[in-house]
Amino acid sequence: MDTSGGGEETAKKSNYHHGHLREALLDAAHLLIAEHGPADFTLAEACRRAGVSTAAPYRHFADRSALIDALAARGFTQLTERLRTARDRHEQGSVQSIVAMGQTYVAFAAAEPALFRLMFGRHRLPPPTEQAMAEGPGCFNVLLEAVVAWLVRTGGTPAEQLDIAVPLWTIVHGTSHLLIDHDFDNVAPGTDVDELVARATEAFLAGASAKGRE
Amino acid sequence: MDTSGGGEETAKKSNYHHGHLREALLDAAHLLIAEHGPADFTLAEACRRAGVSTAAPYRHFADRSALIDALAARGFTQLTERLRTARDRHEQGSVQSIVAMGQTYVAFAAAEPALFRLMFGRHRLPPPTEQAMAEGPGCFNVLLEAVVAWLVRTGGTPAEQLDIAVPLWTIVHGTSHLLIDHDFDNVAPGTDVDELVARATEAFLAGASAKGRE
DNA sequence: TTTGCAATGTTAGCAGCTCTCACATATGTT
DNA sequence: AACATATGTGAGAGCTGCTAACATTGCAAA
Repeated sequence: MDTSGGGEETAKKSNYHHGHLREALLDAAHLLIAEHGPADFTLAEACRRAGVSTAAPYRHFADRSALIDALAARGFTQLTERLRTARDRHEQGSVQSIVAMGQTYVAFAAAEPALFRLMFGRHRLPPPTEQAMAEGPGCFNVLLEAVVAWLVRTGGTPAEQLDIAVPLWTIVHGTSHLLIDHDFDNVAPGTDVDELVARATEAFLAGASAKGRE
Repeated sequence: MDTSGGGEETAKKSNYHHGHLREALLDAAHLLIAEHGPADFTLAEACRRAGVSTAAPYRHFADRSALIDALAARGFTQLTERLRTARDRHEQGSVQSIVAMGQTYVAFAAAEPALFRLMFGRHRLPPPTEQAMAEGPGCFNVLLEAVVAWLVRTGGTPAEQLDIAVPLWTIVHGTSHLLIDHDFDNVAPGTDVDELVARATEAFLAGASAKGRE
């Protein structure tokens, strides 16, 4: 145990510089927001958990909301990934693949309600969320591709993709919000959201393709 | 102009007691939330606008979030009212009356986005929002009645009311959130939400009644 | 290796917020 | 007229986000 033989040397050399503070802060913030909701999340508490002073975050983020934006961006890449794998588990262009995406969307919101609200609830016009702006559409494109595949399969034209995809999005997005805000509880307590998404999606697609053929 | 002849006596007698502070605070809070969003709404600023000290609100509300709850309750009674008149402008049980309710729902969210988020975004389990809990279902019941009327008209049974009403709710609720959070902007910029609601509602109802008859 | 710079952390402190407590003032009831 | 109650004020504790000046470390050129 001479000067070079400290046991825990590899992990922490000085303890003054954290090393992975940016990621550590994001992780701490993620936990805190999951626990207490995004509104009363506190930057100071995240600092405490990361073991640094309350001034440290400003070396990595412009301000509190910049950290939150970064968190939202992480969420979008995660959601996009899950949507893609859910879709690709079923036959291309099938109703099932579209239903699976919707159920995955809602499941993500249910698992990470605070993160979900963060991602879609930025509602700040001046800065259109920079990175989240780049990620958001990527998320929607996964749905668009599936809808186009369904259209060519059922005799529609790719030009209708938005007419189909947007309503589908409203269904799963609305379901997600109503679920995580516990708005079903007072009105339709035992709601099975997977079944809800499946029925609503199937009914809408059936009605939409019937109208196209009439 | 003796002791009893002060000109503005009727309006303000002493200026120490406000008189309508509770309502004045709610109005000020409503304005502030509409301007700055619900998250960074400040009780202190509302006090400044109402012309009272920052300790005054605590004579009328337990704390900051109690004031917000009261605001949400006001919103629910307002929304319920509008839904009812929208519905009753069309023939009972008609698809049009249901579409009109959906459009009114979205229009309310568009006109009062912050209030809308408040009403449905309380997501606080411990106190189920007391008064808002009593108002929320009232709001949904207006839709339920219209759905039952539509069901008996199209050969369905009232037992299916939730299977129809809940998906319809998700459509308009999702549309509202996506609209006020500007999530359409990156993906489907010029979206006409009235048309969106009409198409989605009609397609879903067509698909749902077709499935019932098959 | 040494020296110097850029990156990253700390302490101290300002301004603002929520909420409490003791005190002041108005209202209305007996 | 006098008291009880409702409603307002002022001062202050304890928190927060954020800034500024200073400290420490890692890296790269001399």
